[in-house]
Amino acid sequence: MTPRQNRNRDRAGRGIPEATVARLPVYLRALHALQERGVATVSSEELASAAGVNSAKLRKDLSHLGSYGTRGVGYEVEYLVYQISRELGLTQDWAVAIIGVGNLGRALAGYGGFASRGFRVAGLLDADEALVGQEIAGRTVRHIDRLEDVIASGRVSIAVIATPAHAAQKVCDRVVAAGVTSVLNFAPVVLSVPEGVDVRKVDLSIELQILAFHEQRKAGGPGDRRLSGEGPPGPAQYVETVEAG
Amino acid sequence: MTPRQNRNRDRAGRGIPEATVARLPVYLRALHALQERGVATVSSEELASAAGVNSAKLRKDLSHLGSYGTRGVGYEVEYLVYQISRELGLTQDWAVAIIGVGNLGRALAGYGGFASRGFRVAGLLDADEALVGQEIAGRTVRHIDRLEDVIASGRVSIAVIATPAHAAQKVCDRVVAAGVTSVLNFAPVVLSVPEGVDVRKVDLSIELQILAFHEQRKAGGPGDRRLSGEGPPGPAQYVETVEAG
DNA sequence: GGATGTGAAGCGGTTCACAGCC
DNA sequence: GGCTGTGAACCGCTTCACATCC
Repeated sequence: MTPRQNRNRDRAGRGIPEATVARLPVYLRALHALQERGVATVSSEELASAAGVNSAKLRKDLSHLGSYGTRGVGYEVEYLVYQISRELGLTQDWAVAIIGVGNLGRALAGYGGFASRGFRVAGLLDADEALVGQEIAGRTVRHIDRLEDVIASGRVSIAVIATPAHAAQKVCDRVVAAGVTSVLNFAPVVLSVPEGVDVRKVDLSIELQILAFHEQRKAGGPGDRRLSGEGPPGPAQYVETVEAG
Repeated sequence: MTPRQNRNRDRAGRGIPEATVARLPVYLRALHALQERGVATVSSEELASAAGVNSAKLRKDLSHLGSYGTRGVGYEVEYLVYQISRELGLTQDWAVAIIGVGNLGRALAGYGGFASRGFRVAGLLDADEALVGQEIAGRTVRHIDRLEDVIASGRVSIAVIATPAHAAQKVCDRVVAAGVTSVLNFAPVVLSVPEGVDVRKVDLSIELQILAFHEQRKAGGPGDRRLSGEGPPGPAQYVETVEAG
């Protein structure tokens, strides 16, 4: 039975767990900081602490890339930087197009983290004629009509969507049709894309709502059990005992 | 032994899984869209599709809040909106302070998603004297010296850190000392906070790097196994079998 | 001795598949 | 008949604990 035997192929390539991939950039950043401080070697304990994870996780993560440490010693910072960079694909340049040059798009265009490590802003595009021609972070804003043109000539493979929500899906369809296979979406909508295209979402409002949930619990909201003894009025919560007692 | 018996208390309150909490805002947004279109009732299948998840997951998520659906029918949109809002703590107002009014802080201050649902910008702060006094998104920028003041008088419980990396930890320490227990961090650093304070991180550069990793695999990078036998050029996508087929 | 690398156990989350109810 | 709600199986990630190697 088990009709999804072939599911394993989903974790493609070398099979680095997605959770590990998501942490590699954090390790890389910590390593760069160590490098700047002139540190040549680092233990899993130290690096883990700098990255905000525990050392077992760090070691397991790194073990997926290969055996780049030395037992009894630690990891050579420079070597590890190179290996992680290579694994993440940062040893080559990636051309990025930013679509939507409102406040957010502008912030992105000026963000140092883009230019610094392997990412090149190959185009800023907007539908607003008033913005077209303006120079932002050293690049001239072009009209959205030229989207396909910019993607093709700039060999753009990553599109950053920073448009209003209502425009995002249309823009997404266009960049995908033009050959882009990775999208970073800042618009508060669920984008639908064909198989093979990766979308990552950054959503400020969602993050805030998650924080609000936890904050509410701390403060005695509907999910909070701390007050279950007494009987304040309001949205009469349905009580469920939790072992926390 | 097992010295982490009390770890269970970490998943506090009613015990809604963290993964579920992270999806509730997405459902909420989809429900609002349905509401605007005048839809009164929705099935798990429809709502799931609008939210970009599968229906089993959606049903299990909602079941953690209670039995708010009707078998054979679906969920009443308005009722579900209320229940999720209440669970997330959006039926009350949350005061937010934004620290750092560069491009990003400005984008955040002007972001509609803040004001719209339960979040009120109670303060914009910056260390740059040139910015202090300026009006942004209808609010006057105040000097960072007044941070504690603003937090106390505005009853701020959520701080958004949009400062340069080097300033973030110091700002974080100050907002925590002033009583803030939820932090949304946009600065590319790992913040350390005392027990009981929640930090969520939004990191553009990390998202891009994750995309680059996958992009590289598609294109035949070091993690790519597809070409190990032969060598066709081009972005010959790595095929992923999906049971739907 | 000391730190890495890794089987094995543990845990949370996802998916299946169907019982339960309208 | 149709759709929700949910136990059970499954899966991947985390953590432990220690064998392994410098």
